[in-house]
Amino acid sequence: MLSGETSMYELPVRGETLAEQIYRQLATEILSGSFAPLDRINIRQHADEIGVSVTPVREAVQRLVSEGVLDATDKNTILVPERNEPEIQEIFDIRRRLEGDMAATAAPLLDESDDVFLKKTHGSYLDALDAEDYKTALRLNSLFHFRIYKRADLPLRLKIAESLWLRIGPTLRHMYPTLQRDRTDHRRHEIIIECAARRDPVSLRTAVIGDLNSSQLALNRYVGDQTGEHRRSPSPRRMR
Amino acid sequence: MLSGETSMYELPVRGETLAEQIYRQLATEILSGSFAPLDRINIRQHADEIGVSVTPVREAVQRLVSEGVLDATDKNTILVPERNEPEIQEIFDIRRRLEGDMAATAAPLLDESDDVFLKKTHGSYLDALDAEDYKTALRLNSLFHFRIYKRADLPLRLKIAESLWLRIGPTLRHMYPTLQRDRTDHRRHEIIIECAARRDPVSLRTAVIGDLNSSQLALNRYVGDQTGEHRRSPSPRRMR
DNA sequence: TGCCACAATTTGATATATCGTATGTCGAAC
DNA sequence: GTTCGACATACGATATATCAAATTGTGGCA
Repeated sequence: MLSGETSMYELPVRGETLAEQIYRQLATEILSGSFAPLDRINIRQHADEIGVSVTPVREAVQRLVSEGVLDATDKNTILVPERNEPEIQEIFDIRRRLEGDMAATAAPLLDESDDVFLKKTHGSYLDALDAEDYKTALRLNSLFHFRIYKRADLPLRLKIAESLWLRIGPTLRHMYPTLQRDRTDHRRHEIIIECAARRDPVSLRTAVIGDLNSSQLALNRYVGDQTGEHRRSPSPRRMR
Repeated sequence: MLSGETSMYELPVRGETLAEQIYRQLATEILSGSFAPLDRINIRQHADEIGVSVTPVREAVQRLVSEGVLDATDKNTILVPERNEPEIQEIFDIRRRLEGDMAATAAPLLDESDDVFLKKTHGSYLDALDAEDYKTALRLNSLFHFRIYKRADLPLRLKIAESLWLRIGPTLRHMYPTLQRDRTDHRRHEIIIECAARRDPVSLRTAVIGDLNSSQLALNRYVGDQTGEHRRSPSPRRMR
């Protein structure tokens, strides 16, 4: 019944519905890139795997569909969408606005513990990249950014931003291994750490937007390369 | 089975699930202010009323809950939330960004049919206000704005904006009757019409933001008046 | 009259059963 | 060998049944 499993990070919070737990679990997996674009989501199969009925799984999946994170265009299939260039453009346009706001608002509210966390997380992030452990890298990247955003106390923007991260997660995950890792890439995070340490709203906003610009550029290069090339598997692959 | 009813505006689109139809219907009602803050939503009751099982109703309601349009904080109740001043602030901050973007992008893409539509809709809007038919007024107001936004072809921003309108709908509806209607209020829409007719991105963005500022001011005045006063019904009222 | 204990009811959450459609497979006809 | 259609299978959508928590109503006692 899921409660008995004590699944390490996913201890079932008292008062939280199954559907919410499953949603959070799916969201975490999407954010860390466990699903690839065009992967299929099978409600029954997933329900069996985690030992619950289809109802709460269906609710969690439908929530992601309604957020635009998953796609249910085809009548009988739910799948992880691929993002094209215009979609990426709009996602990042909105992210620059909202995450810029949050970064600027958070700047004067940060403290030493944030400085330490950012530095440590960035270090682990680099380690994960070196180890080619991209799931961990993605997770650490999101922890890095949202540590700052959460300080802003702008819950609506935070929620929308999370939804946008979920939208881009699968595509981002598949781009990561193709990334040319030169030092300028790492510099983006280091600049953010520096601006955060200075508690300066204007420069921190600029630094975050710079990081977003760099991500978007890499993504556009990636999806640009993909289009036109023969698609690997025309038939959607199974989950996991 | 809902399909047989041919409910005038809600003709069941082929291929649309029941849950989607119910979601759209609920959203439309929320947008036009059919629900008041603190109203309770009863899944079974609603399912009975429209003659379907609880499953699709529950899915539609849960979707609204996950969007933050409805509240399910209390364990056994789903209700329409009241908005406080900080929530209103953030909603409008984001709306200024997103709706401003859409207005500016749409400006050069508008045509004569849009001019006609905006003028006509604004006229009907004034009529509805005079007749104190606030549901119609709210609906016309949203049609007015979204006519412009839809031209921008920025689907993600459009979706987020719709969600934000849903969040503020119930509170806005209850503020409307308290509104002091002087001519400057109407001028906001007229300025938008003029800027739209000139197809000018910068001034249209400014005009839309001006309209939002005016709305936010009125809302803040309203919720400011409400706080401290005795609440009418401490026990949540029934739906309908 | 006021208040507390306990049963009945209500409600959302979850499980299970059923439905309709899409898809894939296999065999017959050409 | 190719095409087409009947049948089996898989899937999401919906309906129904059950559960547990929470609320409400009520009766009895102080």
